[in-house]
Amino acid sequence: MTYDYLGSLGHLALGSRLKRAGTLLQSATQVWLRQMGCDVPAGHMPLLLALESVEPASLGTLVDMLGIAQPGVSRMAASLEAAALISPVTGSEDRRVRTFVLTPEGRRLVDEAKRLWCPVVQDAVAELCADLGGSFADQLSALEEKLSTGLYKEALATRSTQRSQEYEPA
Amino acid sequence: MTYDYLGSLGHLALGSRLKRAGTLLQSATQVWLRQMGCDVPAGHMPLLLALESVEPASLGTLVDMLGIAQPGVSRMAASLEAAALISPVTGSEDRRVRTFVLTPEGRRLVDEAKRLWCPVVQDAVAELCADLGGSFADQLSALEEKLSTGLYKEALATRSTQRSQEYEPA
DNA sequence: TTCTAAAATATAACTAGGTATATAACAGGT
DNA sequence: ACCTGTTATATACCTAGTTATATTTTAGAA
Repeated sequence: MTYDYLGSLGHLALGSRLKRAGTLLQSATQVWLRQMGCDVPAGHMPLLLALESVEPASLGTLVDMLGIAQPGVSRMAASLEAAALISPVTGSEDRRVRTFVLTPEGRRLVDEAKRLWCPVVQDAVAELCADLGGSFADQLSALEEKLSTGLYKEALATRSTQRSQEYEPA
Repeated sequence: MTYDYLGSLGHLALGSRLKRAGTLLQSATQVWLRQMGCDVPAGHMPLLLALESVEPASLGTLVDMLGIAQPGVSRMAASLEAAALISPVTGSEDRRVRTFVLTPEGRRLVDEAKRLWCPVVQDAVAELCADLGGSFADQLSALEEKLSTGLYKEALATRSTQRSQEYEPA
């Protein structure tokens, strides 16, 4: 990137930039994790960590905790089940819900992650965000909160009605 | 999201959260744009805006300006060409490069975007980021810079060698 | 009791990006 | 004049998310 045109657009391309930054961060973490001998996708670790803290837990519970859309969590769970890191608990009273626990291997992996990998990633990302001025993670939280409450949609709508008086609408 | 577990992981899941926030922002913008009568994907607007500011421009130039990986730009260009918003210029001296200009419709769309849509999105996103404390966009720029220079990879590597002395490696 | 609405999950199809690789054209040395 | 390496673009396939919809099961009401 010789000249950051996307950056020069200011807030206009923020979505695209957030996404790109996120992807870069994830994939760098992924590469490193694999080097460390972990063949689980980095994006699946949060599910394992979440499950460990509340198991046994239904898929719906995990969806709530992770804030990822349900089909995404469904697929992640299927993939982790295929990898024998989590397993469904049978014999619940409501046969719609699928409840999971960690398998022994899953627990071993989580332990290893918590001991060896998480602290490293935590530190490295913290350093990455350190002198950005203010806590980037906090700002991101605030941003996510606003996005999830529909505040941005309102802002767009308000502005477009205002402007449609100045100019004719498309 | 009843309880933001992903957020509680701190910097650990930052990549995933950036991505999610970016996606939300983009899709909200997209929905609004369509309501305004624009059927071009929001993510393609930066290419059109970039092209307008430097046309005629090769695909490589656009790749540099947008900071998106070359195959992504290649696809975007193909799609915009199919929509007759940009068109390749023939008869260059180097037959490897594909040089594009805006078509009349493309120019009309860019004009409309600059007049009606960009200011609205700009304002709305700026408001969204307003009281996050410090300029979020600036912080994102700094983050992207660090990511692109491989600083994060180094940080991971450094920490993992340190820790492999404390614990045994995986 | 049976019909209907709601809930939990799964599946399909899409999106916007990515990496790895193939292809085509050029440039330089022998 | 021709290999050889390099550059510009295209293509194939992957990823992690999305929305929309289908399926199964439950719960409640007539």
